[in-house]
Amino acid sequence: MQAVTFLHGVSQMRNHCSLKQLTTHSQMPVVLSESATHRRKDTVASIDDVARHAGVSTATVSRVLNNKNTVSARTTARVLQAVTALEYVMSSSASSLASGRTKNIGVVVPALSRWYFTNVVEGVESALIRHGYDLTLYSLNDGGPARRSVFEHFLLRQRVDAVIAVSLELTTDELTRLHALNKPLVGVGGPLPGVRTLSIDDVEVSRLATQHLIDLGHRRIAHIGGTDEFEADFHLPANRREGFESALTAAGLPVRDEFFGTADFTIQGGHAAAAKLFSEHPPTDPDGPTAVFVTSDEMAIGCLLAAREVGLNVPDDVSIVGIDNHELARFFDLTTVAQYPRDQGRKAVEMLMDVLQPEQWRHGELNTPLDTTLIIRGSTAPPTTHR
Amino acid sequence: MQAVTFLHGVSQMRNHCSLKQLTTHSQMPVVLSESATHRRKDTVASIDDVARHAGVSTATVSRVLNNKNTVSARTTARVLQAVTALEYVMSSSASSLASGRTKNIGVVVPALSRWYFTNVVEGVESALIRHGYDLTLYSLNDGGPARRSVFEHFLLRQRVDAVIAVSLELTTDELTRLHALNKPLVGVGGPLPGVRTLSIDDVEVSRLATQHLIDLGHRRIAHIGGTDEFEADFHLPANRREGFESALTAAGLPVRDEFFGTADFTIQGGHAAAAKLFSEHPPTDPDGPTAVFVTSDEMAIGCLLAAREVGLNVPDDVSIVGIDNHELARFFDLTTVAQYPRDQGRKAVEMLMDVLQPEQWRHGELNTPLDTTLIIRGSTAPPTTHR
DNA sequence: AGTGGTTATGCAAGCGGTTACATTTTTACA
DNA sequence: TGTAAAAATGTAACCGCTTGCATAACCACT
Repeated sequence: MQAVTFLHGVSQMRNHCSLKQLTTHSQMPVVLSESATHRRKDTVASIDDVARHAGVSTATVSRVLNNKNTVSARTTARVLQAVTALEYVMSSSASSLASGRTKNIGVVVPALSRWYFTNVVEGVESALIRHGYDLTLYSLNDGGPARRSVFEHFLLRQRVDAVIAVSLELTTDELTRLHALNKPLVGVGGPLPGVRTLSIDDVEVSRLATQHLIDLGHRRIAHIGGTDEFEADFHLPANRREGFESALTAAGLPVRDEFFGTADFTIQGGHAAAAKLFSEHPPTDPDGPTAVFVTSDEMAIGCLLAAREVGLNVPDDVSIVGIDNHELARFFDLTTVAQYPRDQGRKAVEMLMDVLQPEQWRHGELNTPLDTTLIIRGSTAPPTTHR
Repeated sequence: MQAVTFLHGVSQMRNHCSLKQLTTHSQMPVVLSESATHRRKDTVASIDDVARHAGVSTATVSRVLNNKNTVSARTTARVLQAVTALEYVMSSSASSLASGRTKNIGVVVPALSRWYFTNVVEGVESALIRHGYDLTLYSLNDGGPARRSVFEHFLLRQRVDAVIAVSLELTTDELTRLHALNKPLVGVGGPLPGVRTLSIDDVEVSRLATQHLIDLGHRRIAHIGGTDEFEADFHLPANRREGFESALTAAGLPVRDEFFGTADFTIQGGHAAAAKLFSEHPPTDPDGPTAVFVTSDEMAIGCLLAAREVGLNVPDDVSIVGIDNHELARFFDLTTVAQYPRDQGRKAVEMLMDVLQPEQWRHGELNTPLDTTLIIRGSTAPPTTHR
């Protein structure tokens, strides 16, 4: 009660509150949890309260709340009115315990701070909330102990109805456990053996990007690929390299190892790899690369900056193509093969919903390929002829 | 193929309908019903199984599992051994229902894709998992309907023990609800009236950055501030501007409105704002700005790129200072005031633990100021004297 | 009105833990 | 060795909801 009063009082000064003012109030005994112990009496309304208020049984209330359309319109209305009147909200733990459904999805990512992961998670989050599900996030930042503990402890606590694994190569053991617990699993970003997944065709994407350079007339093309910093992103770097090389080979071009570098998917990393490449094999050399296919936009941007630094003109001296269509790709006028991680997240959720809501069952492919689009911007052009 | 099997979410024996459903799908390539039926025999162990196996009561098992140190060493050992033997994992819903604690924290962010938020969440996540808590993520990407639904529906479903709000200005109503439900709340990134918060002192940080420029001898300093794209990031832009202006004023320098621009915290935004500034007031003009204080590193990088584009040399023609110490700041050799969002997330969790585990109660300040550090790199230097 | 088939609702047994309180076992000490 | 206090364990009443099954109400048609 007091606290509410206090909050009202504060709300008045909300607009001109400053640090100073707050510290003045720091003695105020406003501690939410303190009242926790006292407050046992006026707990939140339970389903019984609603039932009583509406003059029906709890079973009926439950049915209304779960949209079992087996309740008459009149009763439904009365129940809903009671719900509103009492500001009733269901206890999800009670509901989960009784029904075995948690309405909660576990999302496991190798890290949060990489563009791709962030965007997938955003897509997943918004789709889940639309479906009435919550998202419990597990970020395996270090790959080691955290990962173990996630799988050994958390996912198994019956906290989630299903799992979405982003760019993660699960071990057989981990798969087995999930399987044993009957948790559906959807993977995003790379096929996982025996698991429903959603992924772009990395080989094809690379081929596309490389082919674009070949089509422009490039004959000496370098590649900056990815490293697997998270021990998670399995075959991605390899697949992309494969696509690159197969495009070269198909065009009758040699694969030259000295034109290959790797980096960690960051701008800095791309910069370093490109700097090395350009210093060892300057594009201005008669035999130097006239184009670089970089396996992510961020690295491509680093590459672009490195090029600028050594006085290379993009695309005149060297063409650069990336993958992702990162927000910055447009800014840097970078040609790229777009993928749409937000959509991927969304689709993963739809896939899961198909599984979790059997009525709407739809037997899909094990692996669903995803859209990609070549977006041609100003960082690629035919090689200059005067060389 | 096995994978298909376990995609069928028949989590409980009683869920007959699902089973039936499954068998009707005869086109399914897998002998699903059999394996599923078999497996259902060994339904996950419950606390009773453990109790029986260990020859104790469920109460004792529960006590062991919850570290109530009231169980003898020998019994504890026996119980733990039974837990291992049966691969027992507690049902969190049952536990929550009975105890009223969910071991789950709700984290609300305006979006995931901005550096600051991402890092705070990472910090929170890793700290929570260390404390045995899960993190349920709510991303208010659009600020509108999603936000409403989060507060109206999800947070209230007794799904979380507490809430961490990142850079979010909650309404009085939202605060009241949380309070009514007795959910402790910690805010990160800006003081919130009447709420425990963790934030850097934006005014001071700005003053520091600006003062650095003044100390270097700059007299005409521009400022690129932030816009409040998420309708969430309350007073941050204003506070930073205030710090900027107060530093100027304290140094006896005029505040010039034409030297002020805003952007949306992105590189692109910073670039656009800087391009405009530099075209209207070229640093090479006798009366142009010799330095720019930019309110985030990403924007500062945009500013730096804009400067390069118009042929300005940084720092000779124009000094640039940012805030954050973003990973790229180092790469671009950007002077900045560092803040540590990962740590901020971690600290928010510690704060929450203090509240949630009363025995360790420690009555702290309402708002805890956070560390910042001026990191001087190559993007700032004394103004060139020849002007 | 009687009858069989729907449709709507209620009953009550769980779901799997937690914990106040009761009871038994140990420990400490005269 | 006896006994009170402390420590360890057991008993059982919840926690708040879901759902199979039973029952009641309704609805055409004979």
